[in-house]
Amino acid sequence: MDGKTKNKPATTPPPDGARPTLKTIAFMTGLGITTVSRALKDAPDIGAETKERVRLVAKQIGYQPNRAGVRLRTGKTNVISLVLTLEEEIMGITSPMVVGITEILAGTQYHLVVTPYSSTKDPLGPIRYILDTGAADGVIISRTEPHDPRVTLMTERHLPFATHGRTEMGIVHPFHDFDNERFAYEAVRRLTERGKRRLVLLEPPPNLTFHSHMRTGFERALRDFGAEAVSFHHVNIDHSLVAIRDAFEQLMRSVDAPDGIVSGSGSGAIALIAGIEAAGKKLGEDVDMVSKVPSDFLRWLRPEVMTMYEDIRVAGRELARAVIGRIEGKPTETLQSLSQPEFQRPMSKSRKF
Amino acid sequence: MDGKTKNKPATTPPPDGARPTLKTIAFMTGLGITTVSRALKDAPDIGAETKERVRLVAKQIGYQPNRAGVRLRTGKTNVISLVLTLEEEIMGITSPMVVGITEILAGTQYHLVVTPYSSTKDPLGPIRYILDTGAADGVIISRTEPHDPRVTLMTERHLPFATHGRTEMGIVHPFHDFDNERFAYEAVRRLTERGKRRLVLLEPPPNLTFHSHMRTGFERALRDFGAEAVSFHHVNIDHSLVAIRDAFEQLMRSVDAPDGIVSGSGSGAIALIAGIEAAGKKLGEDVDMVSKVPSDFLRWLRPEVMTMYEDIRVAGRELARAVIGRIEGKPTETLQSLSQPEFQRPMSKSRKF
DNA sequence: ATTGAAATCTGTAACGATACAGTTGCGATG
DNA sequence: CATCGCAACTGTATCGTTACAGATTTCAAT
Repeated sequence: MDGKTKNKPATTPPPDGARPTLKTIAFMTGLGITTVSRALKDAPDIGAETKERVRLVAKQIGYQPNRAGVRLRTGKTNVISLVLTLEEEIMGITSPMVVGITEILAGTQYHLVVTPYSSTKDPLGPIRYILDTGAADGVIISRTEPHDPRVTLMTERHLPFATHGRTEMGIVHPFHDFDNERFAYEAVRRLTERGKRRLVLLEPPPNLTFHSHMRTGFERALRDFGAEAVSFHHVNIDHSLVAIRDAFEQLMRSVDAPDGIVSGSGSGAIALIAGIEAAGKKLGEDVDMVSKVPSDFLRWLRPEVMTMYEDIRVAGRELARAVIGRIEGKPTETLQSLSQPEFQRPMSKSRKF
Repeated sequence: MDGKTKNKPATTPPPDGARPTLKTIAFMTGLGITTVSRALKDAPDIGAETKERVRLVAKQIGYQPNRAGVRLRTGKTNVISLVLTLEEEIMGITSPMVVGITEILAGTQYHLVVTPYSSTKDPLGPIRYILDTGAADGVIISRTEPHDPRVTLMTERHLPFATHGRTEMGIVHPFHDFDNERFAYEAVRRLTERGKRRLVLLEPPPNLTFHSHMRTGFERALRDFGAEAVSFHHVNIDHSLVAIRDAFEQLMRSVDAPDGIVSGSGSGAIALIAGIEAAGKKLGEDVDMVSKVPSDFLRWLRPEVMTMYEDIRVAGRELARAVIGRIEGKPTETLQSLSQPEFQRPMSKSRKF
């Protein structure tokens, strides 16, 4: 097949136990560095047999392109940045999100870099950093707002991204969201089916997009199922558990006490329960509750609560797929997804095994 | 101050709106690229006034060294890799860990890359990857074992690392650990103070180092406080909640039923509680429990449980400090820390605000 | 003056990869 | 037989940074 080793291909002997580079392969195959590079990316001007040979050698010696070399020359970082606020939800939305993302990235060349910021300060900070330093090929953000300046900025600057949650600016972009409207609607349905009529909603902070989604679903359901809202706007799921508990205890002690609750977060639900009990009322009797949850703790510890599961791990997977899709130029419509709430059967207290 | 612009310092005009590089600063200051580079790293052979000038310009134009350039030339990645198993604890140990680490890294040039692996497969996989590709300057691992091949490998290959948990191989290395022996000891003390005498331990999986720590503390306390152990080894905190619940229900139904429990994990505690109740017993009456917890859910939902708080966020901070310390060559003894369990006052059911 | 040493500054090469502009060989074309 | 086209391959320059081996200037000591 071969045999002729005449010319001097500008290659020096294989360095040693060092990491193989294109040069190593070039030396071993007797080809030029350029040829090897092009062969590995299946360029059209390289002979089929040569490509085969190069690929074989590359695999044999476990060649992996040097990320710094590629990045310096091409600007491609092979990094996806997950931008999160340091004050992330107590019930740990981050763990399953990270797991979901890495599950997808594991099959690719991408690494996941976590870039935190203090949400109380400048949310644009990390985005600017990434833009200025070219730190990532794509970005995943959460806590999306209807008019999100991060989305505007990344769009303007053509930085691929995907958002956890939707926006309302007429900008079409990749996202994954949980159908919070549907969640609230179905939650109210459950409560009214149990005869509850005076309902409260523990809502997301007003600046986030899913605040209005949840409210919309809640209010539509109130009309459809004939229930009324009990006002409870002083606190939201971003407040401390103590603040939520105290506010709710007060409400439960008042003449306005609701008989049904829709909780927009699992940790919020915990505080609400404490508030109910501090007021001397009983969950499941005086008042029923439906909560969105990211795990099944609540179901185990308080089976009286009806829970709707939001699978954050799946969200992580969808978001990772979405950014990568965007980077690869796939049509945006295919990079948007909405996951439906999964109503969970209450866990029976005593179950045979 | 200046005025003479005579020579041709091999610099071309400032590219444009592009990212500033050493070349940009060289052009602006009229110095050579090398000089600028050396000035910024405070090399001894650069004049004081020059350094000042260079630093000023660099700050003004917001110069940030190109990571790919540095990495290619020096091999320094400025990356810390957090290696975690995809099947990380359900109660989300990952979130606060990531937050803690990034809190420290935020003040440095380091980025955090999350490198996952399937613990059922090869735990050495990610380590080998990092070694082979030079993907990180330092590594943080968890689920440490007494004879941990990852520690051996990284030590041999001089890859800086810190472990969450200790080893027992005579290798001195940076770590952060929770004092699980003390936790179990104090837990037993609490239970015996309440008159409990027949105790079980829901232990960590036997392969992890803190398994023996916790057992040791447990057994020493049994002797010191005069209690006896009820055997419960079929399950450990790595098993599914369902498996734990079922096993514990069975135990609680048997004549061997314990009257006190030490739970090595918060999520395990949830399953144990379910088991107690499935057996028709009552927590706080028939049986008391002390659990290690990474958050304060349990305290909110089941105030009957006595909890000892393990601050994972602090662990993240300590581990980040430790790897960086190791990279910087600080003495190992200063990079080892042990955090003490914080006993939490039970949360009063009704508290004024 | 001559030498030398110290203090400052600088050009070149290299890290590994790729874009680009060739070069080579060879059969087909007129 | 000169020319062209095409397939297959290669050298050079470059990305931004730093190690290394000079350069240049100054000034004191001889």
